[in-house]
Amino acid sequence: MNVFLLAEKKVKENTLIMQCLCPLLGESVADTSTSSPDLVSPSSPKMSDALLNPPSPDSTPIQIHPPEPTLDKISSRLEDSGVFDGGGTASVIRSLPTIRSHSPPIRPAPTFSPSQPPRPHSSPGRPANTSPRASPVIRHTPLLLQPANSPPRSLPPTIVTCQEPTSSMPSILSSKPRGVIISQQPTLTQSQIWLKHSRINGVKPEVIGGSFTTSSTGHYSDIKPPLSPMPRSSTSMPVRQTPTVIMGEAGGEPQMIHPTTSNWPSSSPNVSNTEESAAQMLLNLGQDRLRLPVSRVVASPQSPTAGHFTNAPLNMERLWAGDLRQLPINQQTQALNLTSPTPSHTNIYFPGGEQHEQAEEEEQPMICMICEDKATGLHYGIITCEGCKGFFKRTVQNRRVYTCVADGNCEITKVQRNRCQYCRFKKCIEQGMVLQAVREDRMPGGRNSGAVYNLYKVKYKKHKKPSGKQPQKVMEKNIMSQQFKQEDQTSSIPSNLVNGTILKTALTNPSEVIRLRQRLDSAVSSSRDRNFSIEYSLSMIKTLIDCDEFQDIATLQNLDELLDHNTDLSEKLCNIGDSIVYKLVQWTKRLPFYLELPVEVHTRLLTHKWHELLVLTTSAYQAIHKAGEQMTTVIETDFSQEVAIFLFLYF
DNA sequence: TTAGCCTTGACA
DNA sequence: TGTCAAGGCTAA
Repeated sequence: MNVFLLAEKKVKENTLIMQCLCPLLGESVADTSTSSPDLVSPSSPKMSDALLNPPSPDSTPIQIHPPEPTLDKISSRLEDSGVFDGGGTASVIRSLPTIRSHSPPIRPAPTFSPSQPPRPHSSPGRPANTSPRASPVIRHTPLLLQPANSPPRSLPPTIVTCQEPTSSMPSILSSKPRGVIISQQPTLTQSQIWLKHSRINGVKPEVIGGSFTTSSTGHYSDIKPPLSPMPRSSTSMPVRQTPTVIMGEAGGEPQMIHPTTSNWPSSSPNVSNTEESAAQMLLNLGQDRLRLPVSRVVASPQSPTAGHFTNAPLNMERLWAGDLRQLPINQQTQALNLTSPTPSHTNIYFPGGEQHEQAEEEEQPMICMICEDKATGLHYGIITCEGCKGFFKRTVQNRRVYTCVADGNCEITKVQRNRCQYCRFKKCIEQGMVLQAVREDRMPGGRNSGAVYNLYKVKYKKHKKPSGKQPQKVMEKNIMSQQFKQEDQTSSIPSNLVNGTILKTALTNPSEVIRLRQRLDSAVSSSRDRNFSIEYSLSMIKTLIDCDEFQDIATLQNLDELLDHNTDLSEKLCNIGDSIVYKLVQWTKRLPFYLELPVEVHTRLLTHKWHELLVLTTSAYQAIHKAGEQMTTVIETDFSQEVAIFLFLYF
């Protein structure tokens, strides 16, 4: 049998399936066939749209109109049905006679080097409702400034748990000797009990993607290891140059946040809120580790009296480990040196909640955006008082970890700002204070340069006017605050352009790839991104191959049962569609850099690229398995040829 | 630990 | 040289 004949047969079968699925998923076969294989095509159909808004019956050759398979419905089916158990032996391409067994999806478990054991949880190991009058706990460590020649992440954070917001907290804290580990690492049994009540910085761990799983040693395997080493300063650095900053040039992988509010602008305007929410729901299906909640409520500077500014938790341990996803989007893209929407939350405000437009006519003292105390200027990106400035600096420099025993929404005012360090720092972050502005080398004086304030200075010059009156100066600061985070696109390659950045950019902002490449080429050749060893590269390739689990996507369990069952055809197709959706979700979660991928990438993979993923995976699967043993006995073609054949036939 | 004041140093 | 925003110092 000629391979082409066999392939054609498979394609016909697959096409039939696709024809059945496309109406369900809102796309015609013709659309799929004409779709470019370009994986970064922004114009691809959206699966979530298809799921939420099934096309009219006239839109496809096969007029099947399923009864609006909403996500809720899908979710419930996913949970209720036994279809999604990791794949089975029945194939979507039903002619496949044999299917090789596969190992379970491989996802590298977080590992910790001996020199960096997993840090204990920031919670002191008690239920959240423990007596609030218990003494605060200081765990860990010498608050040593990170040595210039050591990765900042190796510095263990200081974990400070505020048992109860109380004005006497500072004195209590000062009474505790530093470096004394008070709480004990729970045993496995204890931890199981403890985990039930545990909180990360005052919130349930599962809320922030931290479902705690314990290893046999009782260590928490959910703590994300450092993503990449931070650049190191020279040990013999008497020559002071441009100040290095903490978390900025070095600060780990640039990550995106879940942008849902105007104050946390989205970097992916092509993805609608509906799509995002739909994709987020898909990502959460059957998921045991949820990510940050989508919703955020950020205080508006226009409402300075609003003490409750957000409900989003902040995991400081992860933050110091380089997880910048918790930061406002502008800070993350800043680290990536990419453009970002103009932040809207850094407006300077004045007493009474007026913004600069209204304040021009009045000379009023600047008000701290954190506590509303009298501000002394622009500190770390926003207008703050000396107290909040110092507090932010100390927190970042010492990588302190706070915990709120309340709901993480403590009111931060001049009077109450010392009652909850966690909420104070959280507000600092949310109001736009820039971690990167805290200098790693502690060099005094001057002004920050580099990625943190490049554009800042540009905008400063651009908007500065001869008048030196206070309102005008304040307005200039406002302009700077609003716009300094837009990166100077002519700046040098970001030092944290580490492995995966280009891929992420390709998936999130394809137009940036060319520029990134140009900048990469023009960057200093010592870039560590190009110095991977062969062993490391092979290991990464193997990891990627292992996670692909073609069978998991290309096959469906109980397909025969689904099709033969005496149910409505649309229901059968819904079930098939559910299976595909679920398996694609599982695939994205198997990616070794899944946790590093911004949610936008997840969204795009599922909403824009689902059909390409499906077709490519199915093609590769058939090629690998040679469409059954019949093919293997007929003709010997190599893997690439067969993939090409199937791709050619599909596209 | 906080926060007010001081010193420092890049930049306009 | 003045401004500004860093870090440092230190009393509370």
